[in-house]
Amino acid sequence: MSVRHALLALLSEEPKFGLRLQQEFEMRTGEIWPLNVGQVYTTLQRLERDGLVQSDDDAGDGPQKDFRITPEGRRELLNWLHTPPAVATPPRDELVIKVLVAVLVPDADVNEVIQSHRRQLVEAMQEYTRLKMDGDEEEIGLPLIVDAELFRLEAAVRWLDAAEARLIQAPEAGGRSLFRESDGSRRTEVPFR
Amino acid sequence: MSVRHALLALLSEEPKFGLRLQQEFEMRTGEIWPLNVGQVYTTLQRLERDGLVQSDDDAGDGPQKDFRITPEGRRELLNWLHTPPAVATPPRDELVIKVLVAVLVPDADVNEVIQSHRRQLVEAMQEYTRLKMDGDEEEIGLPLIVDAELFRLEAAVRWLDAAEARLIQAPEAGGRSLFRESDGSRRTEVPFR
DNA sequence: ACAGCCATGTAACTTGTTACATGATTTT
DNA sequence: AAAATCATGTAACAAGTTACATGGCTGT
Repeated sequence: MSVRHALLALLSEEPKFGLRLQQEFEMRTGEIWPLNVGQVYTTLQRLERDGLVQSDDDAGDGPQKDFRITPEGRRELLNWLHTPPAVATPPRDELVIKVLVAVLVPDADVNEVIQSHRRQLVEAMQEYTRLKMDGDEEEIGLPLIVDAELFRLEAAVRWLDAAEARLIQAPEAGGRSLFRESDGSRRTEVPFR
Repeated sequence: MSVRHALLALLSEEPKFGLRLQQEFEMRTGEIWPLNVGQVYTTLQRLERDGLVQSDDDAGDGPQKDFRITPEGRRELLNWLHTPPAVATPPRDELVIKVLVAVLVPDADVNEVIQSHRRQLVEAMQEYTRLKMDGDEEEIGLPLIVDAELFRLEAAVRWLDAAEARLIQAPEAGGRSLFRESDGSRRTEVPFR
């Protein structure tokens, strides 16, 4: 539901056409959250179907087809803004499932799974930290998104460490050794935000 | 892709039928990640379509229809396990988008959005902490999932705080500060409000 | 007989996603 | 005129999700 409402929000300023919506969305998020143009059009269709936007058919000035938000759309947008996030049944976390599956499947090397993912996450964090450095000082949107990614990645890394600790403490029944001896380099310091 | 592979993993132990898969999945995650039975069957169909599982048609013992994993399925499962998470283009974070939208839309109260979400998140954290207390000591799956949720929620809260701080520092540019034009020529300036 | 669980399945839908096609306009 | 860019759109799919239908078996 994110793209839908993001487009609604952009339309709440003034009527805009598809390509412009995509450009404005990517202007703020593009380096991190690219948005396929096609999706803008499909989403606009669905928004119109639901009566949240209307296409301006008069369109004197060009090949662009402006969409404007309806009162219903405005209502929906504000309503969404104040609706608490779906905290009841959180989305299934792929990384968590992967680790659980790795514990379950005998052929899998849990430690390898944990470490390789950890490495990937830390690398990503470093990249975002770099991205943060040479970012536009004026811009406020991108830094916020980068921060969000950094926090998210850091949480994932910390969870992996916690999971590792738990799994060492309670090794799987069946006598199969989950972990090879650790090489000291494993615990890379998490770059600080 | 999480459910698909979770079911594959459960099937890698031995052939099982749909309902049992659902029960085993929920046994480890149910309180946090419930799984609709229907989805098990649709997912099984798709897995069979893709040649990753096969249904046992002999079925002497009852109304249950066992599925067994194919060699292809095993390959796919192990492959998935060692594939790094999609770190390139992270999923769009709804909470982040909400805050950005709240900054953009004049009618919205950014602070209210931040605070109400923060409250919700903290409440959820408390609930998970409680859930952690009276959990089964033996069980290893659920504590890991609860941990993951706690880390995730904590990261979100921290991000909200960071966002709040940033927004205080760069206050009240009326959404325009978020907005960078690609070329100013086409766009008619929007009169504020 | 009837209630209730076991077990399977399907139809219909959502959002997200991409590859591709099609014109129109502008640039070279 | 050819190439590039602007702009819209569509077809087709994935994964997830749920409401509902169906039939068999079991206990009372």
